[in-house]
Amino acid sequence: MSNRQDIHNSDLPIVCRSCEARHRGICGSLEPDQLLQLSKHTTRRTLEPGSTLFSDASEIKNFSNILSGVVKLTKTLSDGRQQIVGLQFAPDFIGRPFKFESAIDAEAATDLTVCSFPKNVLDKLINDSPALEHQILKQTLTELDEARQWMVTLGRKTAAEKVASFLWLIATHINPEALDSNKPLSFDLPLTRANIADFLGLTIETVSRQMTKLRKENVIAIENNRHVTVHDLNRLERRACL
Amino acid sequence: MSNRQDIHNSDLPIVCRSCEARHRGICGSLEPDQLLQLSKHTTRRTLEPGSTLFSDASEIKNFSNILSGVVKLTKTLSDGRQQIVGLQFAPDFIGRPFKFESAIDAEAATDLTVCSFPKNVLDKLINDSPALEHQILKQTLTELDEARQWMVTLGRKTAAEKVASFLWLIATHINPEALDSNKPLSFDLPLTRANIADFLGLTIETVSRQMTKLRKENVIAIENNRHVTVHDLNRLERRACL
DNA sequence: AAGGCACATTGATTATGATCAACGAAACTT
DNA sequence: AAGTTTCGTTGATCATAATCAATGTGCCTT
Repeated sequence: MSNRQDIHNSDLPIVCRSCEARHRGICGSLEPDQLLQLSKHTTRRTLEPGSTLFSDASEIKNFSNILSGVVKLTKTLSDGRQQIVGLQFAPDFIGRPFKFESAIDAEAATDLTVCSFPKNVLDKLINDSPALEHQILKQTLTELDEARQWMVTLGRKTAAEKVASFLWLIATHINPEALDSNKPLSFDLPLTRANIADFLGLTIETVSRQMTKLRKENVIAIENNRHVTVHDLNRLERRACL
Repeated sequence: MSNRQDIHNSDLPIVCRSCEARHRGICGSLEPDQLLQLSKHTTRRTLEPGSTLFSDASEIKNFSNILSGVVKLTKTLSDGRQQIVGLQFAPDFIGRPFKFESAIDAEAATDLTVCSFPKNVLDKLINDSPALEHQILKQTLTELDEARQWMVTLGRKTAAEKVASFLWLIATHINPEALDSNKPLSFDLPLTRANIADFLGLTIETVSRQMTKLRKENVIAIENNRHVTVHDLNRLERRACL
């Protein structure tokens, strides 16, 4: 991975100049000319919560980088039971290289800004650029680590621990730069109670009861259902049994 | 991915000539001279059930290819609760590139044969060989797909569906070439009841009861606790709610 | 052959979280 | 302002799987 600090902004496509994905996302592995080539096919889009990026059992036409907001990846059984199998945050790459069809649904969980490009353009770029493929492999390995961590939560934790684990995950991912301090941490939940239930393998009612319990025990405060303040992240972490 | 059918066996290191990993595993992406270089550092080992390949929170010194047998990947909470987060079969690659420490335990579930090599040798080879990195990316993406599929099982399926899902997974993975026909399928379970419970997020007792139920309903037969015959794979698949 | 151990099964009871149901609050529509 | 819809909370009851306990089976060791 070479250092790109020295590349002057004027060498870069305008849309890329201040883009997060170029700093921490996959575009950071591209040379200016490759970035230019890709940028010719990109579209910056904003999506409403609930909008679909791609669906289970259908062709993936576009890949995307998340610029802001949260994407949920879900799987649905034939009888309607749902499980959220991943949450992705900026500047994550969204897509499934080397497969024609998706096996999951990818949907905006919040207001979302993405930079999208046709699958075939990226596929070609991957062939030309080992650095890009390296970057995608790194993200994929991280996602695999996270998926396995979540399997422990799903298989072996109690409802109380699951809800604490979820809040801890959001607290540490939604606004990473606000972290590190010992100050109280405040954020909006990117998911409805129904979504949280689908992420944790619980029902809405159980999620609600456990949130109430954490609130009454003063681990968190909740305003307007969505806005959460974590008074002590370490205390929450202990509840999550990480 | 180039075709290697035309490479004469005599060009290959002796240990690699009849190796599964060279056909379907990551070694298939290596040129003969790279294979030779790697083979100088490889050791073929056989391991007993329970032997450790690498452990959580410790340095990974060796990567391996599975030649025969099953490896289980587990995570353990501080209070001892365990979750199996993956099963790997021949000719899978076992390791975690680009990270110094492991976040999981990798352990032989059955008698195991592996081809092991030092991490740094492979790390170097990855740098020189985009084809190798491509192959590893492909396996990693497949593992991620499988992990997400299993998250649905852990989060949303009943105990009966979980046990059926497990049996279906083993039936279709342990001996892939025996598949495709409509004939009854027979195999030895690679896991004890305790392991199966840790894979499914259940207790030993619940696993046992559900196995008994499947046996009494004639979906499977069980001999000596470990040997299972699946009379009708489609019927099992329906029970698994895939 | 007797004893010990690991692994699995089966039964009785309990607890956790699901289900069913009612209600509350906020944001729409009209 | 009244009605509707969506989202969340709370309570009562039920069901599934966990826990506790006893027993069975095969395989060691001695």
